[in-house]
Amino acid sequence: MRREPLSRKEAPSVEIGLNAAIVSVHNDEPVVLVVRETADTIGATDSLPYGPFSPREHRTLEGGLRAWVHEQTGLDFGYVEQLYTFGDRGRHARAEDRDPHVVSIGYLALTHIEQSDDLQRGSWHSWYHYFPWEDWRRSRPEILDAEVLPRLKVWAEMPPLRAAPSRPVERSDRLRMCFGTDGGTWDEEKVLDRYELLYEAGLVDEARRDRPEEAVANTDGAPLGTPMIYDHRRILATAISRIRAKIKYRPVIFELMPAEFTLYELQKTVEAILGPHLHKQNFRRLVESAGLVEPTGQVKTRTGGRPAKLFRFRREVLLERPAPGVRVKPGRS
Amino acid sequence: MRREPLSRKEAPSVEIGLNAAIVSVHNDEPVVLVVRETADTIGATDSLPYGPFSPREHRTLEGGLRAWVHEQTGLDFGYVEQLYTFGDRGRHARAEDRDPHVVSIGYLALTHIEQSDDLQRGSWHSWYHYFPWEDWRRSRPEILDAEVLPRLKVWAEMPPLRAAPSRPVERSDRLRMCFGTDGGTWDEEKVLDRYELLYEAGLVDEARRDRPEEAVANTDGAPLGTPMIYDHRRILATAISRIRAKIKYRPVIFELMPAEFTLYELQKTVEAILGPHLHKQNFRRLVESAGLVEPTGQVKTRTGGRPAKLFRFRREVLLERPAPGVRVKPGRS
DNA sequence: TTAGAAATGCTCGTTTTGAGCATTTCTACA
DNA sequence: TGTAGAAATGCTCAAAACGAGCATTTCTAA
Repeated sequence: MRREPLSRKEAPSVEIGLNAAIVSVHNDEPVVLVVRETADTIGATDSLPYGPFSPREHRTLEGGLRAWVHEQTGLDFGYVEQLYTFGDRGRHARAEDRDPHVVSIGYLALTHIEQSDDLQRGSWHSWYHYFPWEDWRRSRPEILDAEVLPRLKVWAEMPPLRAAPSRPVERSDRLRMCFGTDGGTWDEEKVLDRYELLYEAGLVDEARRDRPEEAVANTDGAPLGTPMIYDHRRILATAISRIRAKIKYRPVIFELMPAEFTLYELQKTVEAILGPHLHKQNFRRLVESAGLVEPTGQVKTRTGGRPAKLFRFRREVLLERPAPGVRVKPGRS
Repeated sequence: MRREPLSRKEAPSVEIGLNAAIVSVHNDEPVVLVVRETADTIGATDSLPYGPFSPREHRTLEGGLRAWVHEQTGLDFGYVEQLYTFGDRGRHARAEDRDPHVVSIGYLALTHIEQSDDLQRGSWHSWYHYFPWEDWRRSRPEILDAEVLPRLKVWAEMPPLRAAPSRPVERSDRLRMCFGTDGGTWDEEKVLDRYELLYEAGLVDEARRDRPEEAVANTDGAPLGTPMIYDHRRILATAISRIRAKIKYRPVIFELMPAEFTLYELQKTVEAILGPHLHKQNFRRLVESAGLVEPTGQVKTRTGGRPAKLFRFRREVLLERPAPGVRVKPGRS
């Protein structure tokens, strides 16, 4: 085989962007670390911490990410995992869309913040600013029936712009799958799928920015949610999907907790991530019988009622069980 | 904010390699598509189909991957998903380890092959050639107690070469977590973790190739499994981990099946992927009650016994359930 | 004809899960 | 100094899911 696939002359110049969705929970609110940029073509100013990967300076991708985040916000985080590498041309809108092409690698980082913690730059925003249709904390979000679904239904009725041989799934079926219309169920993990559908339907600002030439449907009415620069909102959607899935089979929720906590505080944190639908007594049974926590012997008073026992994460559970996590069932009311 | 993170002058030159672990099941054997290269420094010749991403030619990363695979093997596959982007310097050993640095994106593709299908180039190899310690089809693989574990235990006793402040987990704990020693359980999904541990312990050829300068432990004895060029064996390990996890909550197993099949054929395919430990009647109950399949009305004779009803995949299940898959419990005997 | 091999149908005890009632023990305030 | 209210915690119970195995049906091959 005489192939030389990585040879010098064929090698095209590509830039790699490292992007971090840094998630925390603050006063039972899921938040993400956002920095402000100069506005892009649609006026989006919010961005995730990011920067280019430079193999000269960074030994690993993750090392580069940590360096950029530290430089831009002063934050050092602990837990991090890679999410996805996005490479479609056109989804990384730059004023000048020329080579080199930018490929962006998204990461999810989790951290616990105290009231007193201070950032050099950047600020924590509720992730529901960017995805208001995901906010089921009080009840079914109003924007869903008032805005999102009516406009998506209009889109679903329209014939596809391009004939799509590789996508045999009907628009209405995708709508049902993502948003649980027509008796489907709302799956809290499908954050990315929903965002992608809204993007395709032209209902988020980023779609109008990336495809100004196309007659994007549904341009009437305000775009949904707060936009971000480049493909950062897509990366955030990926991050939310990932963490919502992952806390069910890995004990990552404890990355968001202080060293000691009550079971109700733990539950509130899980609910901040997943949406609130947990039965208190069953949640307690779940985490205790799974061996995820152990009592410290201390109690916390001033809870508004009977004092609560304090617990800590039991690290040994990692050795005992193949997939320890808060095994809440997906998609319940 | 005056930052210009993706500006021209900072932008380092990076190559992106696209790599495909193309998996199928052939005669109840899990196989991967392998092409032969000229030998690298350790004599490894096996490689996954791969090639560089060229934004000039490929509109998307996935498109580039399909183009390279087609060019190198003649194969066009259907289902594909991105696995991970690997970027550590030194794990992509080239004779000349200079800039530009290579970042490799691994993909998992699934395809069904018939006896008659022919490849232009490349061939299907059992994935157990590369990971003999994962082969639990007959019984616990002999190589585990004869080779792998004894040598890993020697490694676990040794003090770490570098002080590892960021890794508080003991070597013996990691061994137990990955290989289920000392009463731990064997988790069939931890293929990548096991490979990484063996790499770190210097028991696979790739480790000796990438770190020849380091006094790699356990250099006595043959290296374990068949090596691959670059980091391709790591990508394959990631692929196996991913598919073993994924068939439990997504109906991807049907990507490996013909249009019509018997339930036992389906079970055999699942067992080829996961390892054989399924109760036949319960498996049937599982897939039928989950609505994953529907009878075609036909039967298949010449099964060696009573004729078996033929089934097909019920696509509608995607609309009905949030996480349809062969929900087999992980880690059983 | 009959043994052997699968496919299929069904049962049954155990575990897990969803839901709710009841009791304990704080704080705040009349 | 009671007492209402709010949580925390303990416990029960029925339904659903799960693991295991027995029994029956219906082919093929000798």
